[in-house]
Amino acid sequence: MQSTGDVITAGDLEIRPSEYLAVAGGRTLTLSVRELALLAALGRREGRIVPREELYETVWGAPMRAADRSVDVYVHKLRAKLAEALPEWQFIHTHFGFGYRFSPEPSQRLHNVATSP
Amino acid sequence: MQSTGDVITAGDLEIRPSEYLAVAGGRTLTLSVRELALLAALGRREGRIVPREELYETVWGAPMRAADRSVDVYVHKLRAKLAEALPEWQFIHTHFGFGYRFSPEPSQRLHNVATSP
DNA sequence: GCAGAGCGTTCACAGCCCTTTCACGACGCC
DNA sequence: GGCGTCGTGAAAGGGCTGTGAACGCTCTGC
Repeated sequence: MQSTGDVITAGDLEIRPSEYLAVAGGRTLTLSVRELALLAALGRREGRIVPREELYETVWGAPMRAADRSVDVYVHKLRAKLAEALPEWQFIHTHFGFGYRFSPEPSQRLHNVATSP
Repeated sequence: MQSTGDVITAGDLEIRPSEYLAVAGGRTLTLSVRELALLAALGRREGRIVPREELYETVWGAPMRAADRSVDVYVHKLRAKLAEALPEWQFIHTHFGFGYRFSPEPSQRLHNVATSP
């Protein structure tokens, strides 16, 4: 039996927390515990702007200490893995001073240039 | 007639538990009882991340004791034999902290330039 | 009965991954 | 321009996994 308790779908991305995996464009993503939990927490709040504190408490299960950058670091890791699997899409958006918002949107492909000095 | 109760196929690999053998790229693999049972257990769950506990209970028929490394050891043996028969493919993937996932994927060592930082 | 081979299990050590933290630069808003 | 916020790479520490080898057991052939 494959009781897919809950499946979060967003564009070509499919998150299955109960099976410890996420699939992007047919490929299984290799995510760690924290990465998957954070992705699921964001996915369940699609379209909403979520404060860091809320994300931290959901994923880490404890109140966030001031100046803790863990959420930022893991958002960065998720963005890297998602971009590698689905370069045409952008899933996690920053809202300055508030938090992050999960929502699949086409990438703004202005240049195909790797602007890495 | 096909007395092959069930045959599990994955890429160039064919597992026939009812005949106690597996064929990879036309060559018959020499597997022991445990190795074949574990390979079949993984093959039947292709694409899923399977916890060690589930694999152990399926193959050994008893609950896994803490710190038991048997599954890891047999995964290692299977990987060695599969790699010898089909070096271009990777079948068993590790998911850190969770377990293993069976899925035929090409050994990644091709172009795909990941330009150095 | 005895020796040898194969198999399953356990152990120890090496190596890798994940998590956390820090530092510095880039960016946004006033 | 100035300040606070965010992006990003690196490094340290701990935990998990990879791997080779040793030990017992069973089976087989002599």
